Order: sequence, then structure tokens, then C-alpha cells
Amino acid sequence: MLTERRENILGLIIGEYILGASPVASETIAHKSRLGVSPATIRNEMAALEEDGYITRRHISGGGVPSDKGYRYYVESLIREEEVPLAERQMISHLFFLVERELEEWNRLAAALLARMLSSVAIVTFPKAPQTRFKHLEMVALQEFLALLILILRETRLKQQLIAFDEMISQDELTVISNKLNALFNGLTGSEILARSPQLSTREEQVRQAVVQMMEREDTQRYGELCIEGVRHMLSQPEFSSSEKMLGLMDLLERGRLASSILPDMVAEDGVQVIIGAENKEDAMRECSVVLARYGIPGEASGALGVVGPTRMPYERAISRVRYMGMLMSDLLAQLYRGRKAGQEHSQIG
Amino acid sequence: MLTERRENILGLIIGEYILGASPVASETIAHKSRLGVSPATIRNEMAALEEDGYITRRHISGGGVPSDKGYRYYVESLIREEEVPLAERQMISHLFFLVERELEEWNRLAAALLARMLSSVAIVTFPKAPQTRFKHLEMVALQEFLALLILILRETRLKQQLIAFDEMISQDELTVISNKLNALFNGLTGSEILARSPQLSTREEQVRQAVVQMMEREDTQRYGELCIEGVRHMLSQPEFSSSEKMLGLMDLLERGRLASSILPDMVAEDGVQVIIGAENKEDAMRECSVVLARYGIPGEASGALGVVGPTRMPYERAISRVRYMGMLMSDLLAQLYRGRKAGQEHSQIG
DNA sequence: GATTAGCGCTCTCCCCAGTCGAGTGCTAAC
DNA sequence: GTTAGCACTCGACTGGGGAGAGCGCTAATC
Repeated sequence: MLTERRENILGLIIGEYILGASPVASETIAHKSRLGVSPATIRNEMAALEEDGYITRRHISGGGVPSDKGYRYYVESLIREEEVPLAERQMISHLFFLVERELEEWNRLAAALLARMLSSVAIVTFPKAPQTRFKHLEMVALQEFLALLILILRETRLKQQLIAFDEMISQDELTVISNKLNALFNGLTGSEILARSPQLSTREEQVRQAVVQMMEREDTQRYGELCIEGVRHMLSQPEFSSSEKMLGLMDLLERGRLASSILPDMVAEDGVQVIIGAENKEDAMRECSVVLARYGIPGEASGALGVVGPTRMPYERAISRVRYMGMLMSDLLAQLYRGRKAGQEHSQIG
Repeated sequence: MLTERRENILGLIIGEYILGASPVASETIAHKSRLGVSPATIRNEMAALEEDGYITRRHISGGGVPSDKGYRYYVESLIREEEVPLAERQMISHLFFLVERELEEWNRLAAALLARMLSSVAIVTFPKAPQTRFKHLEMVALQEFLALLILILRETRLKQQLIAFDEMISQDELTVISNKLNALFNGLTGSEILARSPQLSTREEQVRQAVVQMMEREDTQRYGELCIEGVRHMLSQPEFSSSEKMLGLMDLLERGRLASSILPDMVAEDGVQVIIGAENKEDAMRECSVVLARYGIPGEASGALGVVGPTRMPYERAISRVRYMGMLMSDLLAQLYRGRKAGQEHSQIG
């Protein structure tokens, strides 16, 4: 536990460092703080902070740089959560209103907004149920032997796949099959569909197999598809201008390994989670922090959203924005699923 | 027109520069070439090449660096197109075979392969018809007033949108509406649907409006959705390590302006098109080259694919790979549309 | 005992000059 | 037309010196 003054100083150092990205001198702090003490006193306190590992120095007589531990303390104890300003909320609501009907745009917009508001990389996953359920099936004849199989899952996720038959098949026959299967499978999980053994023709059976396979593939994925936005912001951060560090990150991003490294850490916690620097599993993320939140309806469909930036991240802003966006997405989903609103204002569908 | 020897030397300079990314000395050329002449002679020839603008020098006594004009000459006159090696073709076929049924994966795979084969950024657009045509419509009730409207276009593109009704509506009613509209609109364009004025109920009319709107939105876009892969490769190129140049590029990429700046240039040309350095419209692309090709079935559905790299790009490899991938995608589409193959081997659906 | 002023120390950054090596341009000879 | 030789230019690297930032320490002060 830190004394009040040390807390104060740590907070100031972090605030300055977040703004300026360069080591913070005792004099700067003495000047900014309203403690009315001299730089020398600040130095003593900073020495203590360094001793305890809250800050480090790049070189023996350089200014203070917050350490991961310092940021952690800051996040846990020092920041009081800021409310997202009304103007910003209105802007967001308005933009969501514009894409209200475009399910797929929700995520893209959320990612774009987070990225812009926080000038960092934003990641938003599509919502996903722990176990997906059959909602509807549709087949469209493409050629004599070939059809497009469209599967709608309860989370309003669309999956499509080609399906080839051994013999010629007409659109009418396809419609008959899909009507029958729709009636049989409605609301079932993949394994439930597999467990049923109704009387099915060869073709129907083939479609059933394809459906089950698609659902299983969906179920084996831990998270939905990703939306990533704002990589450009990362490039303009001084800590990643060297492009070597950026390379490691881009690798994670493009191969989708970023998500798999971050998301499993997310236990079902309800609030906003902050992962700082070396707390990350991936080496390339050693100098990054992640602020993320779950959104969605527990048990039914949920996803994650968050931002990735340098450890020198504006945590206060980030946490409030991520939390807000999570609530907003939850609200939207709730409206979609149950026609009711979990929160208060925000746009409404319809 | 260049003398044979100068051509030869230019080719060698470009070859060396593509490999090494550093200015090429006369001695290097004298050594590599089998001309049996001394560096001094090469120097004379290089002076002539510089005079004519095919190469430049970074500083007064540095080696030769190919200019845009030099690359252009190289691309037009010097390279003989290389065939994609069998092993590579087999690898590609195999990978496409694995995702054969996943329509959406085709593009992703094509982009990933191009990016990997050429270690550069690859862009692949989804195929798109000049004017889209209605194929099938499906509605799924989500709540009492809310339904998911799924529109399948002839290019096997799926579009989805929420649709809210003024009064309660059941799945059965939705099915009736969609059956009726499917019969009416099959194969029509957006404006044709608008021109028809059959007897429709209020709800049916509402759905019709939504469908037309979705189709019009699709029609106003010049190209389909993009798949971008391999940004990480760009970062490891020495010319983009400075990250300032990279910033401009990422900006183009993320805002989707890259495509809009490149693709309009693509006249209906059938072959592979190469845009070198300052021939690009965007400033940020001044030091980039683009190799791209159209693919698809003229008039029905087509897209573009290509790679973006530094002007120091392995043009021979790039052109052959891009051409090959274009043919392959065309074949796949042809199979999908007409059940016949435009090319020769490659994977087959079914 | 906490705080402060003062001073010396350490480290980085920047500029400069000097050196080295690569590679040219020129000239004169072949 | 080609070549050898040579002087010249320029960039990259290196080491030194000065400036400045900012600390730690000590001794004096409240």
C-alpha cells in the first residue's frame, strides 16, 4: 500500500507519461502537482516508488517510467471511472442508428468507433453461443447437381456451403427437403440433430450430415469471427515506430492468434478486464496492454470487444469506452433476442 | 529502344536490386554478366542508362537503382513469363480442394496464398456482377415484430438485414410472403423489381422495398468486399521499415481507399496489369507497385485480385502467380455458374 | 523527522571531425 | 569500342567533446 502522496505522484507520473511518452522528471511533477513541495522531495518519493517497483528508470539518471506494476496499481486503485461524455454517446447512438438493420455492420462499427475514440487497435468478435442451435435451413439450386445450402443459426449467424448431389435435383425438390428438415430440426443443437433418427431419404440424410458438420465446426470455435480496426493508429505510436515490434504484432493480428491468446483469459467476468504488458502470454505483446469486455446475453450469445495499445494507454478513457461499447452491444443483442432492452437509452430497432 | 547489351545490363541491375535492395555497382554486374567486359565498360553503359532515365543514383557515386521507367521497360520487354511450378500448382489445388464447399473461403485462401507466395500484401475482391439479380429471398421470424430478411443474389452473395413490421407477424405469414415474392422476382434486377407493380399487400410491399434497397446498395458499389492479407510482409520490407511510409499505406488499406484508387484503373483488360511506382494515383503508393488481374465471367460476375509491394517487386514471379490465381478463380466461378470448366486441370466441385 | 537547497555526478544526445571503403567519372592507352 | 588506372566523392562508422537533463547525496533548515 502506498501513502497518499506517493499515490498522487505515481498518478501524475503515469498521466504525464501517457501524454508525452518520455520519462517524467521530478521537476515536472513538482511543477504540476499542487503538493507545494520541491523537486527534491519528489525525488525522494520517486526513489521509494522505484524501490517498490512501481516505476523504473531507463538509465541511471533519467526520469521515471511507469512499470507494469505501476500501471496495475493505477488501474486498480487510482482511476475513478470517467463517464462517456454525452456528445460522444449521442454520436455513437446516431451512427448505430444508421446501420441498425445491418446486423453485420454492428461489429464493424463498434470496432471502428473504439479504434477512433482510443486511437488504437480495436477488436470485436461476432457474438457466439456456447452451443449453437438450428434455426432455419434453405437450399437454392445453382445447377443440376449443385445447390447452395444456407444455414441460419439461432444467433442470426448465416453459414453457407455448397452441396453437390449424385443426381439431378430441382429447386422444388430442394424446397421439399428443407421444409421437412426445418420442421424436424428447429431449435436443436448439432448433437441433438445427430441423435434423432427419423426416416430420411438419401438426399435428406446428406443434407442432414452437411448441416451437422457445419454446426459442429461452428461449435468448435471458441469465438466468433473478428473485426479488427485501427492498425494504423498503432503504427503512429512511438513505441511501435521501429516496425520490428510491429512485425510481431501484425503477425499475431493477421494469423488470428491475437484473439486466441487474449480471449481464453477472459473468464466469465462481467466487468472490464485489463491486461498489462508482460501479463500477456504472447511475447510480442510484452509492451502492449489490452482492455476488454464481454458483451451479450450470458448463455445465449456473447462476444468480446476491446482495444490493444501500448502499455502507455489512456486507461481511464479506454476502460470507460470499452465498458460503454460492451453495454451498447449487449443492449442491441438483447433487443434482437427478446425484444426488450437491458439498458436505458440507445437506439432501438424498428 | 535499348541496345541488347544495355537491356542485358538493365535486367541484371533490376534482378540484383530486387534481391538485395541496395544500389548495384558496375563491378557486381561485370562479375555476374557473361558479357566478358570490364566494370569500366559497364560503367559507360550505366551512364547511358542513367542519361535515358532507366536507372538513377542515390548519390553521385553510388550504384545504380532502377527507376520506374526502368521497371516499366523491364516488365514490358525483358521478362519472359515464368510458369508456376508444378509443385506449387499442386499445393494450391490441394488447398482449394479442402475449402471447395466454402464459398467465402475461396477468396480468403486466394489472398493468403498470393500473400505467402509473393511475400507481399494481397488483395482479392469478392466477385460481383455489374448488375445484380434476384435469386431468392428468405425471412425468418426473430420476434413478434421483427424478422431477418435474407437475400440471395445470383452471384451467390448473401445479404442479410433486419426488417421490422408494424404488426405482429408469424413465421408462416413470412413464408407465404417470401414464396410469393420469390415467384415474382426471380432473376430480375433491382430496377425491374421496382418497375413491376403487381398486387401486393402492405407487408409485401414493405419487403419489396427492402429488397430493392439492398440490391441498389449492392449495385452502387464498384467492387465486392475485400480480402486483404499479408500486411506483415510489407512491414519487413526495408523500404517500409520506417513506418512513416507504412502509415500512409495502412491508412489506404484500412479505409478501403486502396481498392478504390487501384481498381477503377482496371479497364476490362483481360491480362495482368502492372502499375509501377508513381503511376499510382495515391501519393502513399509512390513507392509501391501493383500487379493485378481480373477474374470471373465477363458480364456475369467478376472480381479483381492482385498484390501490392515495393516497386522492387519480383515482377516475373508476381505476374505469373497473379495470372495463375486469376485463372483458377475464374475456373471455380465458371464451375459454379455453368457447371463447366473454363480452364484445364484444377479442383472440381462435387 | 521531514523537507529543502546545493552540488557533483552520470547519462544521453548532438555535433563534429576523421577515417574507411565502395564505387564512380575521367583520361589516356590499347 | 574497350580497358586500366587513378583521383574523387559520398555515405557509414567511430570517437571525442560539450551541453543539458535530471538524479543522488549531503548538509542545512524548519
